[in-house]
Amino acid sequence: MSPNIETMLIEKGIQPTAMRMLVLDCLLKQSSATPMTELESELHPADRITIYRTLKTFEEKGMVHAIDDGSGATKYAICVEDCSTTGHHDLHVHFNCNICKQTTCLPNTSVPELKLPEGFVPAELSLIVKGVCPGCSNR
Amino acid sequence: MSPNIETMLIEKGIQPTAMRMLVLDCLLKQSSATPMTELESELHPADRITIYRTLKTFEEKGMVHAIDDGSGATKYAICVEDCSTTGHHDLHVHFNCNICKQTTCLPNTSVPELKLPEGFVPAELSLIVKGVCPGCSNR
DNA sequence: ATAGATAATGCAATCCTATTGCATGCAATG
DNA sequence: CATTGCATGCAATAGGATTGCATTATCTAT
Ligand SMILES: [Mn+2]
Ligand SMILES: [Mn+2]
Ligand SMILES: [Zn+2]
Ligand SMILES: [Zn+2]
Repeated sequence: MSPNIETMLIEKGIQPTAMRMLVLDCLLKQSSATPMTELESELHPADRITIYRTLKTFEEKGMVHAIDDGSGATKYAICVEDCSTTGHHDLHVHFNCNICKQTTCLPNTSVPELKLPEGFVPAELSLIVKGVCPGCSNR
Repeated sequence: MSPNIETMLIEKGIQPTAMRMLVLDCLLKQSSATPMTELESELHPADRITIYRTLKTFEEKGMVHAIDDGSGATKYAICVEDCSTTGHHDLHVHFNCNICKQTTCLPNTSVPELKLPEGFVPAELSLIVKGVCPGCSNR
């Protein structure tokens, strides 16, 4: 486990318990957004509920963001910018592959401006693109 | 009930049963995307599962589209264009009000072009804007 | 119109994810 | 070391989505 895992937690104001370090370490190793079930099996036999609450805490503290890609299970990914308990500032596009079902953060794909009809005041938005990912289109 | 309900169903290749006409009629009267629970209470004591399967059929046949606005319950809205069993062609922005929780189709809000990273092949997308709707911002 | 074939409906049961309650464990603080 | 507050485990629940199966309605071809 990377030695700075503990530091990362402390910097976000999260008490670095063993469980939390394990979850963070696991999340850092993922190449795509991760559902609870994945963490459960990777961290077996860690308690499911503890993982659940750890993710809630992480989200609250700006360590991860939750993604609802329509698969039915919420997925989580490490925040890339300076998110904190104040709010998340890393709103970006997410890509969900129809073949491998993986959901990838696209932090460099800017979300375009929208011209909403009169009266609609936007606050935040979620943009999920579905299609085929590089890994799946190359074979 | 509008007399052309039956025609609408037939045109989409859906057998116009009593139940389906009721569901379609109810959907047509809605001013925002409708969750199962809403249909259940409006059509009470109609069977929940039958409504569920009716919506599945409608979606399959291009009569309605399903919207996952993150509320936990899928919402449904009448398709505005010539959708069919071939596919849905009315991809548009959906607005979810943080106050009244209603989800509105914005068929006239065009979804801008996206520059995805190399290798990502887009097929469809879901764009949910959250904020305050006209009804809620006016008071 | 009638009989067989096909599709729709009702009700029960189940699968899954998300969420809460409560008792216990642990760790920082003074 | 005692106090106190947060973290953890396990049980239980909530709620939406989905399936199985027997019954009923509808359609199609005599
Ligand atoms: Mn992301
Ligand atoms: Mn819509
Ligand atoms: Zn893929
Ligand atoms: Zn509103």
